[in-house]
Amino acid sequence: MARKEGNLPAAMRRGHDHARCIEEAMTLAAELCARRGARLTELRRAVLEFVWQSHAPLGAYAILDMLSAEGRKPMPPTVYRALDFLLQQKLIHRIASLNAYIGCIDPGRPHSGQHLICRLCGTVAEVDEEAISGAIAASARDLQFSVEHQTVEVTGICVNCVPD
Amino acid sequence: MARKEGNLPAAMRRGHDHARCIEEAMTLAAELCARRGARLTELRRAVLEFVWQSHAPLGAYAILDMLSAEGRKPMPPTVYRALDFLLQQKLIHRIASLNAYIGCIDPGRPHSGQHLICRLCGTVAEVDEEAISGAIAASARDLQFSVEHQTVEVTGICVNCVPD
DNA sequence: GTGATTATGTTATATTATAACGTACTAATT
DNA sequence: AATTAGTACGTTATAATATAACATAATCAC
Repeated sequence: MARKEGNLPAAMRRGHDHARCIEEAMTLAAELCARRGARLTELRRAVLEFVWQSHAPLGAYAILDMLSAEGRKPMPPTVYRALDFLLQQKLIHRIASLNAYIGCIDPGRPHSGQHLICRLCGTVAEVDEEAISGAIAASARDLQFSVEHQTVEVTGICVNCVPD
Repeated sequence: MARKEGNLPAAMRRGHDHARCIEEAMTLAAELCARRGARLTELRRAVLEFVWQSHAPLGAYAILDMLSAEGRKPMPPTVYRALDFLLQQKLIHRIASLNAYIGCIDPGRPHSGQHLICRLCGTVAEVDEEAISGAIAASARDLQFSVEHQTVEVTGICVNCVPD
């Protein structure tokens, strides 16, 4: 049976209330940073908010341009430092195959992050399937390989971009 | 029970006969290209052979330098075109998290390529676990996502680099 | 051998990312 | 509120990775 649209990740639900995605992400980020004693400065907040503007990942230089349009005129290191902070706090993920950054949908819980990337609309949906991470962990264990980080990036066509 | 060293992928067997890895890879590449009517030119052969010099992935500019040391003085597009050819023929994989390229251990059979990357020695071992690719396929199916390519890159420490 | 196709050469530049060093802000303590 | 230690940000320069666009050369099909 096909999964109902309501059960799809927000990224793949066309009409979802994205303002709410952003708001929840920002609130959660503020809480987590406060709890951790990490400083979510204005710059970092602004970068995180830009990253959350859509469910398509954003490149560092796109963020730079957005900040410039806002009046700040930061140079690349400024943006990369903000991104590094957000990565450390696990508030965003880097999509290696796109050299771009996307908001983490569940920054409170430790997880490896598996991403489905639509080649047509650019949307990236994050999932966290124990079946995937478990299979990777099992395979690594078998090879006596000590895992520190898993990158899973799946490219294809999302449900909104395939013809019915 | 721990897997015997003999069952590890060649990349992670310290004393393995790497000359044989190279030779087999080159022979197989020649066969596959011949069968497909693809032209494995001298340049492409040279690039593939450099990529196979070790089980650590090689960056495009490292390849460029190696070709230069050989007497050719190619420019970046030349190298990237050779890499593109080898990628198309599935003779190599690109490791997105390293911006580097590595020989495919089984170019004859279609597969997605899962890579274990040792952070210390740089060795990359390719595995092909149906449990992993199957779990990814199942998760995607559940989201009505049509998969075209899977990237699985696992970073950590390999058996040769952990203290006993 | 001629023309079509494919591969490579060449120049220039785009894109992504970091090193190194200086200044300013913040927080904790006097 | 001044001192100071630590953190964040500004600035300049450059490194590293990758591609666009067009010219020439090699190869293939006929």
